[in-house]
Amino acid sequence: MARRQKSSVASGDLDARKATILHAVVTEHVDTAQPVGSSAVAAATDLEVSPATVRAEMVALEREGYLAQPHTSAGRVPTDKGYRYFVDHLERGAVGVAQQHQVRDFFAHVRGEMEDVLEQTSRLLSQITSHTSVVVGAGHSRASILSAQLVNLDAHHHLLVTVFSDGTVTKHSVMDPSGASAADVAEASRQLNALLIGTTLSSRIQVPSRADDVARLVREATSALHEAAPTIEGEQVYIGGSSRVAESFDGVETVRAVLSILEQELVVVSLIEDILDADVSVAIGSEHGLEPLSACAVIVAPVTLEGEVVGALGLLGPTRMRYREVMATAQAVSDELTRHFGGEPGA
Amino acid sequence: MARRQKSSVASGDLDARKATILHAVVTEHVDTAQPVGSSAVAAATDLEVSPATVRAEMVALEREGYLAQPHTSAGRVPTDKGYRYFVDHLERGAVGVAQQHQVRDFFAHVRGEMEDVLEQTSRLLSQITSHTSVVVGAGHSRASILSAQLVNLDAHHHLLVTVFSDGTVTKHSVMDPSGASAADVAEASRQLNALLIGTTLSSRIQVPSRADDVARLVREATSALHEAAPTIEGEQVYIGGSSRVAESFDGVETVRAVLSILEQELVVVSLIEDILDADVSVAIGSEHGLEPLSACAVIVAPVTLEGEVVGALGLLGPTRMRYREVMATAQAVSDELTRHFGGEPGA
DNA sequence: CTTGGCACTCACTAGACTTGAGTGCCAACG
DNA sequence: CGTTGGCACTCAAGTCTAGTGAGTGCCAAG
Repeated sequence: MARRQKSSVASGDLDARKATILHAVVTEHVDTAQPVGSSAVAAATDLEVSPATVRAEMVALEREGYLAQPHTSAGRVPTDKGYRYFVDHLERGAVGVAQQHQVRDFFAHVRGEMEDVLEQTSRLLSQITSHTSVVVGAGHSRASILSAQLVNLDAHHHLLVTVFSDGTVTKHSVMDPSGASAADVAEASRQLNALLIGTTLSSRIQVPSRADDVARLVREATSALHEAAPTIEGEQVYIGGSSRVAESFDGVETVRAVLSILEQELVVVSLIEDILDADVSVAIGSEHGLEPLSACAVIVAPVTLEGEVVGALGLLGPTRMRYREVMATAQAVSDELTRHFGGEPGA
Repeated sequence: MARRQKSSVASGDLDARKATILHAVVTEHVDTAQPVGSSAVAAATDLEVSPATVRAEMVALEREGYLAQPHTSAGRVPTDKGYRYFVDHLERGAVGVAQQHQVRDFFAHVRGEMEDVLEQTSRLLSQITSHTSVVVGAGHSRASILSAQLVNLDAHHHLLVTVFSDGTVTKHSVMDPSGASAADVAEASRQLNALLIGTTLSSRIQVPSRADDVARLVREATSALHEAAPTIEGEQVYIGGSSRVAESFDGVETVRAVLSILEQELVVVSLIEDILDADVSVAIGSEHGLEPLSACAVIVAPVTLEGEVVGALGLLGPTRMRYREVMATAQAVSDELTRHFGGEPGA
């Protein structure tokens, strides 16, 4: 299933031996962080072939863009395209037993509102994978209002508290310079509730145009609500393990650039959503178009609720990453998360 | 006022010339990031004194622990104690006009709930100072409940929505496996409201012990609320500009360590609260006891509401920092924030 | 097509040398 | 007596010079 999402070019498949060699270069390089030489490949594979033969193949692989040489007399390093091929032809691995237990355990004991669960999930992810994790909770533009209530804070301030069908709760302060009576506030609250129930944030509301205190409060409150609509509809983002960025890259400048991207939640969200596909998928190096992240790979998995994508989780690390393990973890957590919310909707 | 908080030792004051020299070393070192030599100091001050004399003084300053030498043939660098003296004897500077405008402008236009304001403030702070910023919104253990409402989500899930006197709103899911009727939920909501209004999270509540659906819901809801009490009472933390950490330190390991600390919100909060005092104050190097932050200085300012400390803001940078400017900014933003919430309580 | 042989390349390391900023000490000076 | 210029000394950092070796590309023989 996860095969060849975004399969980059028509360059198609490599013959078996080239594929084996590429695979060996990638795994070896991921392990050692060093360029991989022909003899190391010959030793690592079961091809029973001499380094010279490997070299010939590597020249071909380099010509086709799967490998690169840092300098003439060094071994080879996978290019983004090389990683791409590797990932596309990766047999789906299972997550390690220890991690599997950790994930199960986590979801068996986690409690609380969806927001808390997502935040803790992001911690879990970065802890298991040693990479930075991103968990995105989808916006709720389609959610309808279940309840609206105006609560009196003090003489000149009220709070409009709104509950949505997806379990989100929002609040909006409503200023009241002239200080309406408690009875008026209560009446406004009743009217707001009646007015807003069943509507969505994009619905047009018919507000009373009368000049009395009650009508004024109702108008103020609905306008506060709709003014804030863009923010409310926005996705929540939880980022875990940003310190891992410092471990993944050695150039301070790269670290800074990546952290800087992570600070821009909108960018992160759209990055994840761009990559997001039906199944686990991966963006490697420059594939995602964010140039400061060109040394990164991002692994994304959706979180679904009743068949609909309601969120996503992402793992961000260096292109030199243990794709099999990380992808398996992403898949496992995504599944558990889906199950968790599936069995406990609205939580 | 900001003078000599935590004044470290009885070693007292330095004579005027030593103070001038120390000052020169600090400012010069902050500028250049290099050890400062005697001739540079002689040139930078108006002491009209030869490098040799400066050297003699520097030897004394080193003996007393204010300066250190990275190696024999290098200039001097301030120690934590040196920075401490510098900060304690810093005449309070005003914030630059440009920044002042930026701050004013920000608070003139910022809108929304306190949480949003605090978060944006942390962005503002890190943008102005080029350092990582922390904004802490105090917990609200003393806040009383203004309204409690049970909202029906679906057949087996309800949501307890609680509004506190400080304007906080919380939600707690309440499971209902047996599926109470809409009327029962409404009745439970009424009872919860009556039961909880005026109480605080630490209040003991007399819950009905009857076995009917309504009583069961009330029990479930109150227990959900009180179980989550520790979380709710906790402070909110907003961290801005964590990418600045990568700019401030060149060792990747230091960056990692600092980021790692920043991820632990509890640690950050207690750090800030430990440092927090009536006025702007500073913790330099090892003063705050967090060994991974020994290369950092933290500048803290309180945010007050009606005389009470309701939050704090902090700026975290390398000990080699422009204390005057950063402290002035912290003070300015703290003042504006206090004024902002003072004029707009509950928002 | 594969392979061993071989010359070649070039990053990396280590040592030797140089440079220069900065020091500590000291004798002389006002 | 504090201050100062002189001076020998120190030592990090830069430059240069091999030397090393992993790894390559090429080629002729199997």
